[in-house]
Amino acid sequence: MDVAAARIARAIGEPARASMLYALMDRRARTATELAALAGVGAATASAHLKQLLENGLVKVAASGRHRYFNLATAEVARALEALGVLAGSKFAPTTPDTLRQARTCYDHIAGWLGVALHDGFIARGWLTPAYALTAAGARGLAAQGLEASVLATRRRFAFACLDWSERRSHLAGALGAAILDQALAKRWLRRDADSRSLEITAAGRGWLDKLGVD
Amino acid sequence: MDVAAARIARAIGEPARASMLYALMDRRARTATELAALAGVGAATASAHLKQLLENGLVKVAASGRHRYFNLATAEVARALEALGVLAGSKFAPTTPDTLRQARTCYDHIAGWLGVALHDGFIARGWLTPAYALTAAGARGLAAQGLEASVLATRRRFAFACLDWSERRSHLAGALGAAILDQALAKRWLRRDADSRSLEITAAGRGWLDKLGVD
DNA sequence: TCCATACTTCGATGATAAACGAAGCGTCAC
DNA sequence: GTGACGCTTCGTTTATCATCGAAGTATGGA
Repeated sequence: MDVAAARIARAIGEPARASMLYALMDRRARTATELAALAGVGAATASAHLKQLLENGLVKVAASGRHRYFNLATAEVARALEALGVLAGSKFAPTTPDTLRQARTCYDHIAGWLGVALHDGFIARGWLTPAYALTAAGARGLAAQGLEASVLATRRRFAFACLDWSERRSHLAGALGAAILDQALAKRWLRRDADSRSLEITAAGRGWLDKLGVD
Repeated sequence: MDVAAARIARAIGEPARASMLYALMDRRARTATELAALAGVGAATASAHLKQLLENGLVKVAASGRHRYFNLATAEVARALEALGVLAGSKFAPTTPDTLRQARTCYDHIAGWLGVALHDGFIARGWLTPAYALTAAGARGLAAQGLEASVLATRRRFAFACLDWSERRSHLAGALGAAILDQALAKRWLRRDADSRSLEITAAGRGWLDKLGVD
């Protein structure tokens, strides 16, 4: 176990490979050449690195013509990178793009400044208990914005905290977090950026957030 | 960000250092000599490794007489190690020792087969909601085995799921998980192995589990 | 058909760092 | 005190691996 984990950590722990992996955190696929440029190494070197990342199950590849598109292999890889980023970030991590810092998706829910604000707001106004159970007031509040509690009664974990790497605080994950993102997209309160995890807050979205007391 | 994270991953990604870190996952402090033996290296080498782990904020140290007791620096370190362990475990790690698979500590709560069984049992019999809030039935059930809800009312998060790397399912973490482990040790239902994270289920512990319907 | 592009493999070079023995420094026990 | 123990520092050796250039394979376009 420990030695297997060391293999993984070692694969991540080389600057060029780490650059590639963190560049892929937005879940957009890149070609080997793009990743080589991002990492600041030659094509031959990049090829060797990518081979190693593949062998360790950190990335997957899709061949398309003479290009090979690489991406993170699983959500768990992203999670491990996040966890490492949190450790590293306590010292560094100065420059997350503002658009990403403000609002973005994390898996299937809202992260970034907006995600943290929603999380804190829900708890501050007593919609969620500190153990992330829905209160009666919370059920009313969600219903008022069109989310019936019955919709949320899935087999999935209702709500829990997910550590935000740019804000370094918790945002809302689970069935509730996913439902909120779904609805915000459906009602056009938020709009997905075409090719990143960024979320844009629309004019209608501003109204939504005002009503929630989030600013 | 990426390069800083690479530093951290690199620090973890050396077999001797990884052995030390994963040995500390049970949050029991060890001396440099103990860690050297666990990692299978000499004292001088271990000292260099521990220095590096300190410099990267992965472990902390408490000097006591001529001993230096090392431990993981923060809960975030443990989380990152778990996340890496999940990656390592999903492909490799076929051979987790049975004693570890059955019952072990994870941070401050019970993991392994037993931890998962307790988690599932609590939810199945309605002691916990799927959002990990304690029900009235749960409060009664815990009181019946000597855990008053008042004891659990700390500022700490009450209960949440923690992904188990050997079972690859959730076990109970949080104030509740910690209280259960504390009590099981105090009542000698479980016994800590002298030099691993293993937990041994005692004869009295069998009775406890029978009463809980866990088998 | 022929060339450009995307990528990989091979071989050589160089830098990094893990390992240990020996020596040094504190601390505890007697 | 004196010696044993725990740990660190120093210096040396050795092995690993990141890097690149050059050559090779495959695909796409002209």
